[in-house]
Amino acid sequence: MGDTPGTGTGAEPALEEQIAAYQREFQDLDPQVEQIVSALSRLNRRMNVAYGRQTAELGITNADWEVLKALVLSGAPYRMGPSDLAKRLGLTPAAMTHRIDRMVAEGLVTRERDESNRVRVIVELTPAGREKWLEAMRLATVFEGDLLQDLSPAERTALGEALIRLLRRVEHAQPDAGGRLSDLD
Amino acid sequence: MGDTPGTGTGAEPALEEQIAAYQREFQDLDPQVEQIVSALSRLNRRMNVAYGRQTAELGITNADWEVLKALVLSGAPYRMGPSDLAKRLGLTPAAMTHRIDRMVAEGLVTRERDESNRVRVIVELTPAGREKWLEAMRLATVFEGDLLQDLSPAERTALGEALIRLLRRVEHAQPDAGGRLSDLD
DNA sequence: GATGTATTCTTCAGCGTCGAAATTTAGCTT
DNA sequence: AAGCTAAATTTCGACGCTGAAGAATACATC
Repeated sequence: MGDTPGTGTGAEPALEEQIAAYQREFQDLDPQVEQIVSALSRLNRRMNVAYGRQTAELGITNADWEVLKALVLSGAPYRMGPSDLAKRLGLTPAAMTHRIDRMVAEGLVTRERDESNRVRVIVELTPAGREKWLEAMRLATVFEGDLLQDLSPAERTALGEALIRLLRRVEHAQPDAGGRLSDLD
Repeated sequence: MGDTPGTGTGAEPALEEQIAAYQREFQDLDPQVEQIVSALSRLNRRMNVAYGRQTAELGITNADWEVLKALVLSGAPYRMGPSDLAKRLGLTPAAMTHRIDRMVAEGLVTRERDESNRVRVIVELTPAGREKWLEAMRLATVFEGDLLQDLSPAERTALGEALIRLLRRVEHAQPDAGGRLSDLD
């Protein structure tokens, strides 16, 4: 009945067990590196689950939330073309068409042709869409504050610093290459 | 023609710009918290792109790689049932059926019925599958070492420590609740 | 001003995933 | 041993995304 944590084939092993397994199966492994990488991945995953729950509470999907974010962060008057949105979110214009369809139906955005250039379409945030984003941000900031609660100001600074250094390194090493990037921050 | 980084609606703004946009649109925001969270998300995304390129080089998909990882980390004799694999990878048994179909066709795993309990199916890593995993690990560890290259041993320790602390916090706050977890480390 | 090319968006077919129903086998009860 | 319940896997229908083809508009060149 009880979970046998040591040998259980079920859900997720503790991080330490997993690293031990890596070392067992792959000799030239720096456990410290693996610890950092695995923790990063796992942490991100858990955070996405948490965000997903929060957006669900608000009656929207994570996909909706991403579009709202992109529009809000673009600044007033909160307008973008579908293909700009697609680039920003890391998906194809085809997918954006459908997302926008749905979000128009939900009243989060409007879609209209650009009269000055009728090939273009303008997606604009509605007040209701903006309000949804604000609600989501309120939930998210509470969660994020809670997440970092155990870290002192000095530790937060050090963590932010270290992450930015890693980010620079990976961005330097990857000259974009047109790869799809999925999610946004 | 040139990217106008300040106002460009294109791909991704620099992290600092994005945080400035957040502060502009949402007053009660701790920029330090947002920096950490955004850097985490962005870093993870870039890393996944990098892993995707590496697996593509080896002629497999990231989905294949995840299954190989789960099997290898389960330890010799590298066998698991489809539903255990599904739990471990955070997807439904239905999806596992199709993944296994593909991977059997690629020669990475075998599928056979368990003779002692004929409801069960046993998915077993082939030597070729194990070799693929090793190749992927070799590429991954090079990349990961490179990623952390700028951090001193003390900084690495501090980073790992901090990440684990965050992880504990988020795991404590989320009593699982059956949420699908997608990717693994 | 007509034609050709580029740009933007939408439509279409294919694939992977999910949720639920169906199928097969095991174990228990009477 | 016949039937009931539970467990593991596969099948089926729906949805979102991708890549490629199609449609509509703008811009340049002749």
